[in-house]
Amino acid sequence: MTCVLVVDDEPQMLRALHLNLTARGYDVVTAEDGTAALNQLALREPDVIVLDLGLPDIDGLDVIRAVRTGSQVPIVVLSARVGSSDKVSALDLGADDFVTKPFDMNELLARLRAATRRAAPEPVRRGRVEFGGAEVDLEAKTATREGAPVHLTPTEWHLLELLLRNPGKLITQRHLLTALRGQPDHTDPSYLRIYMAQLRKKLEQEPGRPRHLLTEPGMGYRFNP
Amino acid sequence: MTCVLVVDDEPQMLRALHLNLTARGYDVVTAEDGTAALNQLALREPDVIVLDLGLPDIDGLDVIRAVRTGSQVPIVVLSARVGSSDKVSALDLGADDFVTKPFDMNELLARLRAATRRAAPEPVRRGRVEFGGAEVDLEAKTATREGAPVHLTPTEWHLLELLLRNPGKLITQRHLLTALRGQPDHTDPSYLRIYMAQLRKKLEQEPGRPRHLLTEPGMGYRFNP
DNA sequence: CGCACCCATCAAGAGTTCGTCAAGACACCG
DNA sequence: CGGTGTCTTGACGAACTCTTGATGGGTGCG
Repeated sequence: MTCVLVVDDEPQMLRALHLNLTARGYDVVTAEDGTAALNQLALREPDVIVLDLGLPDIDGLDVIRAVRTGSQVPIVVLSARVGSSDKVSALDLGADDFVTKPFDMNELLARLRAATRRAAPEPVRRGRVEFGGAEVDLEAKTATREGAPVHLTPTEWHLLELLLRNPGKLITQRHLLTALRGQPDHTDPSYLRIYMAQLRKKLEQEPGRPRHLLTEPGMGYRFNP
Repeated sequence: MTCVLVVDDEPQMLRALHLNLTARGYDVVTAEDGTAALNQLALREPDVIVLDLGLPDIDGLDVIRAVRTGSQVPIVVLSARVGSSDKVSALDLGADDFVTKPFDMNELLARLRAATRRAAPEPVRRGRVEFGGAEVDLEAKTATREGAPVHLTPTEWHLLELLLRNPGKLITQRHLLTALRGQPDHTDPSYLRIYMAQLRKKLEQEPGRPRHLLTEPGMGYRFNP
């Protein structure tokens, strides 16, 4: 099911969009400000974002910038600002479309379809990954090392999945933390270290010298296939 | 150079678009009806199409259908029809965007940039940059020189990103310092030199004679692609 | 030629982050 | 109620990064 993240500070608008999108078969996630939007982005990885530019905490353009630094998810901007300069800025910052309020719901839905259709060739997300002497099946939730079955806890699975689904890509510790817990508990990288250590102990051949679950000091972690 | 095919039956509109697009560095091809458009499409393989729906010979929607049977080239529809049903039809038939006349030229240009950007090859869209013998992926935070992986520290990444995201543009020392640290407390350029030296040592072929990470004495630094 | 200026490079201490061990808190289940 | 497994927090040595100072090379100017 297509997941759409709707960001708008007006509860009324949020409700209307939620209603229409849900009726159309979308899986809808909402956020009322930029901070919540970025958190939801890390938590749910939506397939498309509907973004109002007038947010209470962060400027909409900065939200676009922030999203684009870590994701290529399509963004459809929804705004009451009619000036062309806002449109140009938003589109040049990486937004995919711009709809001015008031808008026709059918048009918005069509634009959403166009945006998701373009992004359709998603990065192939295989469920099976093999590295070192370990074999992981993300869908069956099974893992083995040297043929022997390995048991992983829910949190370990969550963390492992985030890394394995983005092979070679660095994942920020902030990103990992917001995904594991609901909020980035400002100072808790030690939390991640524990689970990375667990994963390495269970999956790496030399947990002391990891070859696939790598640390990028000061930034985050990376899965090296 | 980006090639854009403009399809419109009004000579005046064609001229206006031709003028503006050429001035923006586009390679412009024009067609006054659907038949000519499809011919041009086969001949030139444009990078993006600007299509008016009101054509004398073929209905605009049919043109979209025809284009989409053989090509994925982005289509930006330009139309005087304001009804939402036309927009929905056009978008669902495979158009990428819909602009109603009268339109703002800057907005159209921004939408064209957005359309071409999406269709750009994956590496470019993903923030991959290549220069000298080095290859940098700003999103995955990976870098290689002569194929060998290179490790960069957070500050090095930050500095490199500032330079690479503004190719050819000079970046002031002050600007770099305020970005790296919170404040230009001590406008000490020696701080920058250390990190520029690091980047050059890691990425340039001849760190002593940088060809891409250049110094502008007394001003700042510049990335030369 | 000496001087001032800016830049590049080397070296070393300070500061931060990482990996590991250990122990308490919590929920689930027999 | 006790046992098991999981989550969460704190502490400490080790590794890494940041930051500063000092030295040397090049250029323009009096």
